[in-house]
Amino acid sequence: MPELPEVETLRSGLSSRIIGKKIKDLIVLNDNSFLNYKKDSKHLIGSFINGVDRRAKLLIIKLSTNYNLFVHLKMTGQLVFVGKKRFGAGHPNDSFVGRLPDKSTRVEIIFDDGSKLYFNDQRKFGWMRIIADEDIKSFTFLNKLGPEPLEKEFTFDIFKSRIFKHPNANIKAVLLNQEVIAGIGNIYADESLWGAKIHPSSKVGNIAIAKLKNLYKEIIYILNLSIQKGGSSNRNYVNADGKKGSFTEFARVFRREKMECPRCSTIIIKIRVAGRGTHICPKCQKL
DNA sequence: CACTTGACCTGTCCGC
DNA sequence: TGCGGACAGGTCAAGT
Repeated sequence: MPELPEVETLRSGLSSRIIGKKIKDLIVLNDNSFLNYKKDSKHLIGSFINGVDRRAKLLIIKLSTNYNLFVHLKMTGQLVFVGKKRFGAGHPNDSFVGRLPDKSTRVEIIFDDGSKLYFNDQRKFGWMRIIADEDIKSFTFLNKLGPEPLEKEFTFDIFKSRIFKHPNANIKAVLLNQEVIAGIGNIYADESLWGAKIHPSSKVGNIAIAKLKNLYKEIIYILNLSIQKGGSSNRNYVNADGKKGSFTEFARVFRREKMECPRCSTIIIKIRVAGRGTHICPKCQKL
């Protein structure tokens, strides 16, 4: 699902629902969805949830045992909390509109009050694993990540110097590279490039500084806007309540091929850049 | 080394 | 309606 705004929405939703709860049991329905769980589940079962953090697109659930549950949702992962009280599908007081587990459920975490956290993942790319506090700093995935774009330390100078390390790559590939900036994915790459009027295939070294400045501003603007809207609503993404966000209604190019550019009314087209489906206005975004 | 492409999986959609 | 192929919000390994 999930890029930075979706994972952030999920993080805040989970925070208010699971912090303080005690984990009673673990059911793993697909072995590869929870790495080393047979060895590590003892650090999970019986522990309390102390906090829910995020780094890039990775969720870090802090346990009272000095261990952490790492969750990466990749393309289709969902974490859905279902409270102990059920009112029936569609009831406004029911947290989840569907019935779980379903055939995409890979892991169930059961709390001692009877509530549950379901890890659903249609394509099985996502993963959960337990990492000890002292091993976090040597965890390769975290080590390599670039800066968080919504932190105030992320200045334009930092942005510029980091992307200029890849002068011959196209700008979209660089935005998607988590080692350069953390958290941007296919939706927000397309949206921010449209906002800055930059063609996604532009070589980084060929882009005017004024346009890069606009891109920097667009990235921050669009990520904040999406968080405000509760993330996107495409395909598999749902929040901690199993509900969709509304950002995609505000998207200006993403999945809007054959529709009009909101800026100049030219028909938006879909191309392929960096191996990904890419949406552009051919008039606003020229090479 | 810098950069690009393919593989990982399951499900859905589109054209014939 | 059935079938084949392309494609889906990410990341890593293998390729050029």
